[in-house]
Amino acid sequence: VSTWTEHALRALTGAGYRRGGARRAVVEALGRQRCAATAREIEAAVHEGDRAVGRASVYRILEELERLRLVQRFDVGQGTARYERVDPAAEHHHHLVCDRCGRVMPFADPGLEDAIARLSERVRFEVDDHEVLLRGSCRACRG
Amino acid sequence: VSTWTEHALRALTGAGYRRGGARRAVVEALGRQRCAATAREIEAAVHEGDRAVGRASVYRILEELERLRLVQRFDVGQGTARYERVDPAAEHHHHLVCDRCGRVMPFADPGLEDAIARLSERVRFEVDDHEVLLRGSCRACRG
DNA sequence: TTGGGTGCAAACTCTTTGCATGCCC
DNA sequence: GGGCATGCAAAGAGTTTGCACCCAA
Repeated sequence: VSTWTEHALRALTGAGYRRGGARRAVVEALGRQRCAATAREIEAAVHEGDRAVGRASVYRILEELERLRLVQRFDVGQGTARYERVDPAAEHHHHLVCDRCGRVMPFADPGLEDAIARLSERVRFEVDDHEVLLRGSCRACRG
Repeated sequence: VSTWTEHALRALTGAGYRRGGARRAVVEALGRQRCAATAREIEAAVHEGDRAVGRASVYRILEELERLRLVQRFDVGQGTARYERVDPAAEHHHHLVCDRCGRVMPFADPGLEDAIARLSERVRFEVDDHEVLLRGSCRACRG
């Protein structure tokens, strides 16, 4: 059980949500994910446990979690959204996407974050969040 | 008629594609777009001219253009892909997305590009391309 | 007891594919 | 004339919505 799982369950309770079994199961599945997962992958992960959760509930719960900023949703361009927990303690990161095999990998870079922070100050726009995607070929695919 | 339009039509010919009316119409519509547009918006833009182009053709043509790197496809998270011409002469840019009204605006930042270039060298991954998305609220929505 | 939580199925949207026809070369 | 190009319609995939039932508080 990761810290995020507890954190998220607490935040949900704090936000006035009741604790249904489906919600708990989805939160726990997200807590176990290594990197950005699709809704279907999360659904499958939930089903690996004893509990079965309807697909619609998975989407609804992910939407709530996103609104509470417990989860970040983003798209790597294959037409399928991906979801990833926002761990308040852990390092903020972005993603590398292999255009050949579709694999998604995380990376972190302080220099990049600095550049974005400076940029966010200058722009005539209130920046709440950002995403960076690097596309290319992973080691395995490059051979 | 923008330079990109001519460039793209030339590149298509060079790549061995025949010049159909639909393809030309889509390329010209893209040449007139200010910023990233959805397939539907591009279809609508084409239909504003005299020529009507089937929806499937719009998608097929956009796919070809993307493969030839004449167009970049990306997603700002509303589940709908957006397409934008890749102008070899013009400045490389990224996007600001207003989470309230959905507006997409371009920006360019050399500092950010530098950080990404340095990062791309360091990472164990062959980086061909990158995308940066800043999310937040635009001036109009912030009121 | 009451209203949010959940599952199922249907609806919706965006995108892709199959196939017959048309047109460029 | 041959084969890519195109349009139409249908199929697919992902996601959302409607609605009835259930359960936590």
